[in-house]
Amino acid sequence: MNITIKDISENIGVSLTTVSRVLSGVAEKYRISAKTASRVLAEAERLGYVPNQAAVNLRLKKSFSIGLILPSLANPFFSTIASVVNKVLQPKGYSLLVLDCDDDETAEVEAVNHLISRNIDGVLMIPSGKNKVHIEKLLKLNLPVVFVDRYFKELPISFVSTNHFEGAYAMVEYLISCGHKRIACIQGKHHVMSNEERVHGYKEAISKNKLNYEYVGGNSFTMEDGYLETKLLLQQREKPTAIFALSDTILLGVLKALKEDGYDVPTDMSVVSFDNSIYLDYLSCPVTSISQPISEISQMSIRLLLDKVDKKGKEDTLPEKQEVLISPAVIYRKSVKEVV
Amino acid sequence: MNITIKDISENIGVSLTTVSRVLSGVAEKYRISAKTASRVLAEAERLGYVPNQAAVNLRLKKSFSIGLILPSLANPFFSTIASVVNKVLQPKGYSLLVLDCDDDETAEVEAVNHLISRNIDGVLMIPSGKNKVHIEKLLKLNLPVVFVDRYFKELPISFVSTNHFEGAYAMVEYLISCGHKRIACIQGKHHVMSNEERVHGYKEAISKNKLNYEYVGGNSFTMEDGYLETKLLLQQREKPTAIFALSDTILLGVLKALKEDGYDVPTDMSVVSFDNSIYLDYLSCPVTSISQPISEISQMSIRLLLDKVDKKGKEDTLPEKQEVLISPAVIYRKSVKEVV
DNA sequence: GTGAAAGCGCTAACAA
DNA sequence: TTGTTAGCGCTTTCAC
Repeated sequence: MNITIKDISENIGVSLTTVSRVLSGVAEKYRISAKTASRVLAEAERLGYVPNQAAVNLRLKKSFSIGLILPSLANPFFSTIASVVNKVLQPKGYSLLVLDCDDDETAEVEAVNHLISRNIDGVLMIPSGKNKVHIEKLLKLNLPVVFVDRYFKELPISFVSTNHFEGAYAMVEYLISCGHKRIACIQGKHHVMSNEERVHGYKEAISKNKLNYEYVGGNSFTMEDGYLETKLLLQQREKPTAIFALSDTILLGVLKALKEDGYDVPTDMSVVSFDNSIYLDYLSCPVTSISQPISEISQMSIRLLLDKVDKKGKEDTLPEKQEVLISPAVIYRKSVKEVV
Repeated sequence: MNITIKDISENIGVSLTTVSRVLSGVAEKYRISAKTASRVLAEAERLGYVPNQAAVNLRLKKSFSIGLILPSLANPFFSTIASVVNKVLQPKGYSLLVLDCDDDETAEVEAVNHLISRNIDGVLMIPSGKNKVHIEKLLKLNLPVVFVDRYFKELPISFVSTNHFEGAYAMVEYLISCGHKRIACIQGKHHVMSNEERVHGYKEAISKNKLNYEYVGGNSFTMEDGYLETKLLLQQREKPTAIFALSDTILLGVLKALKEDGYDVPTDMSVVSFDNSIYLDYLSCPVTSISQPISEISQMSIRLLLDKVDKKGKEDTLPEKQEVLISPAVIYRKSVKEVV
């Protein structure tokens, strides 16, 4: 039914080997006559031959596919990573298997098993939690792995990420420089590394500046959670003068709650966020935010991974661990009021 | 290096066949003794056995993977589709191969070839243009294909989509009912089916209502294009009273240009859009927009596709073509002024 | 109840 | 310069 090299070889009367060699571009190397080569090529073209990757995969133990494990494709931040990665991979003939874990560690373990069974050549990963036995399994199988955006410092796995701590720290310092003394923080999912780092940055800045107000609420990178937590926050006796949403999804929820309760931004409440989504400029009050160099991060990580994949088995240089931490920038807009 | 059924069979002294049968869950059928079965299972567990899909694929001519060809993962609208599709596929053990064509027809042809060589079981597709020879190639190979969001009415391929024409028509009717007589439209990429339908809906509503102003600009679903086209539009002698952006990406550009040129929405210019992105509610002026039932569309399409995949070869009922067109809804906000 | 052996499509070591 | 053949890991027909 499907065309195979056997069909080609029978049709023009040369061996399977010859066909295979011509089609995989090593005709020169075996000094196959130009005539034979062109006959093979012509017949392949005529029949519409497409190589069967499963067979190649089985034989070569190489699948020309990369797995991408991420917390949620529905989140524009992660889908942008997928987009960039895909754009690097496609021209090289690699497939991208995307696995969406929905921020769930169990799903992540399954994703890893799934990828192993698919003979994946390498894994790009944005881990969803603190669990790492499944990641160690990948390591044991000698599979190249690179972390993006989130990572485990203690594992011998390269990573490329924004410096989440630094970003949050810088943002809080800025708020303080504007005179704010009561700054609340609405976080995403606990135990997620990027979230912890950001919260850590927030707390560090608070304590370094000897402020005595500290408030951290929330447990999910969603608009719903941002909304609920803000409602809760606004019922506290001692209210903040500024709210730091640790993602733009959370931010939208914060803004919704603020609007409902009649708070104007920035007059009644200053608001800042992490992610710098494209639409922040157009909000009723343009929101100051931390910009992550997402495209650069994605490109670096996939290049790093492909590098490891290519090198695998070849040179005997140990696969050194690379640690790339990129400093994010604060993008100043109009959502912070000077407090006196 | 990797564990195979051979390892298991040798370790416990049963045949490959038996191991295979137990592991693929047909032990009952062959009346394999419970003892043997449990020994196999135990050893597989102990060794951390993971089946090699390439081998299964080669043998069964089934890859348990589905291809998704889309115009751009960076566009939240399409990445949401990918997310939903992925969520249906993952629990069934299917892989999702995502191919981002960057709205380019050549890339789309390559994507199709790529998928064929991967022995894909079915293809979900959001076509980027008018070209369909590569799609006919899929048909010739008897591969199940389903279109989402965009489609070719003339091909014998099922589709699930928003009724783009109807959506645009309804929106323009609404604008007219508010008294607008000069309505401009900024479109996305020409020759893209969804875009053409929307433009068609716009024009139809204009002509049915005997308005004599008609303006269609733009050629890309991007913020940049929306911006440029609006700048251009605002230089025309006869200006519109309302602008219809055919996507939310375009909308952001429109808003940027409007703001720069000192137009207030809706006082100086009414604005509406297609897509109903989550952030529209929070813009300085919340924008009235067409809401596409994206999650439903995605779910229906992948279910339809899996159905075809499962049925393939089995029943001899011809694979009937399903045409699902879902009516979108206008979500009314505050960006349209009543004109008298 | 269990097993031997063929074969899916491809590559590469070895032969000629 | 080209061909023969073994084998990648798995399922399945046929045999016992």
